[in-house]
Amino acid sequence: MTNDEFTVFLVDDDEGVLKAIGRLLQARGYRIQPFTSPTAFLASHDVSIPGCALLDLSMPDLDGLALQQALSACGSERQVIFLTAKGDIPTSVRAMRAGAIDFLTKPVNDTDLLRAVQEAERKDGEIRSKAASLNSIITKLALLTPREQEVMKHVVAGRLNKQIAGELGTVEKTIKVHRGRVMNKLGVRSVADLVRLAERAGIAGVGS
Amino acid sequence: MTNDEFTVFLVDDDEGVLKAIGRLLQARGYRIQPFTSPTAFLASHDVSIPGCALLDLSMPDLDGLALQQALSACGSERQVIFLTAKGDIPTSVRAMRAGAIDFLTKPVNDTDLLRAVQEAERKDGEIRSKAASLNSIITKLALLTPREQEVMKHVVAGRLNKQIAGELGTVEKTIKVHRGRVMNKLGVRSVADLVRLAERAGIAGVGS
DNA sequence: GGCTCTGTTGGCCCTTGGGCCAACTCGACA
DNA sequence: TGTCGAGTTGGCCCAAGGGCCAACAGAGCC
Repeated sequence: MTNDEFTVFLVDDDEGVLKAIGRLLQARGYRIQPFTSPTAFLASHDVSIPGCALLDLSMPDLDGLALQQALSACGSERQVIFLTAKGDIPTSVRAMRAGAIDFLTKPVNDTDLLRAVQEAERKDGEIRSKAASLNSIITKLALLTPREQEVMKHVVAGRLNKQIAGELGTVEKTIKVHRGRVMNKLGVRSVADLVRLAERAGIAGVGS
Repeated sequence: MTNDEFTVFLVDDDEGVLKAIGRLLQARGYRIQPFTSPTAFLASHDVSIPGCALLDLSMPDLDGLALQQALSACGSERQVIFLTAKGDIPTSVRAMRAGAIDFLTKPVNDTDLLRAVQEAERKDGEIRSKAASLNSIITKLALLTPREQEVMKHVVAGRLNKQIAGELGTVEKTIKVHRGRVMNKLGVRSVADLVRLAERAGIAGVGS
């Protein structure tokens, strides 16, 4: 599996639609995973696979909007494109507000469908790249011992070693050592870099 | 004019609609500015007034979508709600993708309309508060002399005074003075605070 | 010609940061 | 029981940050 592969999860209870759309997308180099059942899709869903979901709106068991909600409820940021024969405006508005990439009507124009999938691919890539960068930071932060993390928060808050020592009930020298280790382990050479790293990781520092 | 006033800019070529919706919103405490012409609205539009635009989709001269684009094109972040008698799904999707709060169909349900206006009010407040906080930072940054701003960028980038001096063709002592003045003028007491302030202002620091 | 703002520099002195080496305690683990 | 990681502390020394006072140059303004 190469990095630039992108899978479209096709969910539609009409097998004819699955085949037709599947062929179209495969011809353009996309991988396809077809599902006739929304629950089967949800059950086997792997968020780590780059891709998007192309959902029929009206399906047995779970309709498209509910499936979209179920996806985001389980922490997935899977991009969703809707495809429907009998949608209405309020439904399309709800779908778009819930973050759908597009809301297409059957019979669908190939151009529109491909544009939507391309947009989903772009957004998915963006999200994954942000997640990857955040993840590499979190990984490095996990290398710090609890005490080092504590010291780091104070440093990021702009405290002097002496102040940190007072608040943590120890002496300046100890803080210096922890501080040095934090800088080494995180691979930063200035407090400025440390602060930026902490900001990206969403670390608030220590209040007043 | 108190701070908590919120104006709904009503744009519809049907005066009956303007009156009816105007009464409804005024009864809920909203200020109203009605326009029968989209171009008149655009021409007199004041982005500094907290509020949202409630636009008819099909109007002479300029239709709703074009008006929405014209607003964002002229740098306005005015929140837009659409109201239409003859919309379709593709149009609603375009409107929502362009950032509309809602896309309502006539005859409109009072509850839906009020909910959309409330959401617009929330979002407008959020945007204005962010803009205000950014603005106060920009104002403080404008107090710095050009040289001080230059030194600040290097400090934020994590450079040592000695390095900055080398790159700016001066001596360490001079940098110390500028640096001290930067900290004073911006009212921060640590490099960490300075870096956070710069990040919020979108200042990148100085490349390698 | 004075005056102010900006940018510059020097000296002096103290605080803070931080590297290197060494040492100790304590709990976990084999 | 010996070892290891984590946390701690000390001494020594040097580099870097930064406040205070003083001074000077050039541009722009009244």
